[in-house]
Amino acid sequence: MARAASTKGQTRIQREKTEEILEAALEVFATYGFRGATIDQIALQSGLSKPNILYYFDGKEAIHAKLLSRLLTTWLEPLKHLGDSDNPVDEICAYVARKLAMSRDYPRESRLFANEIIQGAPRILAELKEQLKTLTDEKVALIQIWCDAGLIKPVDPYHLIFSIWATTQHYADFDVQVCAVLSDKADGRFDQAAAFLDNMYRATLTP
Amino acid sequence: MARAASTKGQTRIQREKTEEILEAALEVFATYGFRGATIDQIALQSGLSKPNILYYFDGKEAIHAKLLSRLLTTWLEPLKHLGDSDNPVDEICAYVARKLAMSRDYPRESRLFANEIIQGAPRILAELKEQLKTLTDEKVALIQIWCDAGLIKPVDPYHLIFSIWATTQHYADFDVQVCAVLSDKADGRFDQAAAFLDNMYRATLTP
DNA sequence: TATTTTTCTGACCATATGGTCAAAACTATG
DNA sequence: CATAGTTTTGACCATATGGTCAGAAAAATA
Repeated sequence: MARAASTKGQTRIQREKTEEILEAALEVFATYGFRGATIDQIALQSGLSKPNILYYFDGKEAIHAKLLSRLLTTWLEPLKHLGDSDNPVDEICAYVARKLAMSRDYPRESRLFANEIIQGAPRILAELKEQLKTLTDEKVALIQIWCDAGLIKPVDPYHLIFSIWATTQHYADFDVQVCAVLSDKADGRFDQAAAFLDNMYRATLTP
Repeated sequence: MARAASTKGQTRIQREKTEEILEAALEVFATYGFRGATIDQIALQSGLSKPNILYYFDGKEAIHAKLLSRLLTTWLEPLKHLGDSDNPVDEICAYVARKLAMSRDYPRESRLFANEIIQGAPRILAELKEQLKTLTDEKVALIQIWCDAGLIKPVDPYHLIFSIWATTQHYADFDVQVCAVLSDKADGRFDQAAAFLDNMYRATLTP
């Protein structure tokens, strides 16, 4: 265990430094992936020395694990808010908008997650199979009810959700590609995307 | 330059070993990303010794570069085939189907590409801005013509293409997540996805 | 078969990297 | 301000990794 953790109550300095390290680590892990990132880079990014970082965390793995476990909660938040509604189409489109806003506002978190998943989710698979699956199954059941009631057109709820994840996260994870293609037109990309996706999901779902 | 390259005409052994190395490297790079992959892993995977690999390639960077440059061509192929048609909706849906099939049949290539892009495309950005942008602009113009002619519903062609890339590649890049969520229902995921996407793009595009 | 050319390898090197530790510097508190 | 507790660091270690090289083994060629 990291030496700082031996202190019972977290001191002010512990809270602050821990945050600074995680902030720097997010930047580095999101950019280079787990194996590509080095503690030295995190040290440089945070302005702390390497031994000092290891005073607060047990190692590279521990920093990454902490980031991931925090992230999953944040990441599932938009989906949690998908609730019952008189107008399921609006409800789903609102979810799309929330998810796209997360790609815009938290691209590093999205890339951290994407790096992990693409490489086989070696450090988060168990949590995916529990938390993510449970929540998704729950929302799939809700969407199915909407389908059966004729409130939305019949669709496969799982693949509807996958497509929402894919299209929204694309704007964070593949941002360089989007910008390379749009070049000078890249400025309004998130607004354009919001309009396009809203349009697409309304067309797909409106009975 | 790798010593093997000093030979003018490629020998049979050079062709064979080069292929074996690239095949192994694809596996390793796709799984661990550029920095996460090691020459030792590629050596193990290919059954060749490390110095022997470096006899055929100038280094890790060179192997990766070779894979990427080959890949881009293959990757753009489905989009190249998007041509004029009496029925643009069918034409675009056929493109979606081709792209999804590539995710099914060449997941490693998709992940290699995804790893590169997510980490900022440091080794392929120039080519994206040329080849990918040029081809995309061309197809965007075509789609715009279809829009203007009223053959498909009005959509932003760029974001239509982005959404196709996102939704289809998702099934390669995020396969572990898809499987984690679908669990026992994961078997038919590509067929289900094909049906869902065909349905979604028809709804989005059919006037 | 003898010779040349190509292919392959063990041993090695330099650097990068994750991590440790004793002691110095700093902070809070009696 | 003296002391106890905490934070921080320079120096260091072990291992991993990209890469080299002289020469052995194998293949092609004369």
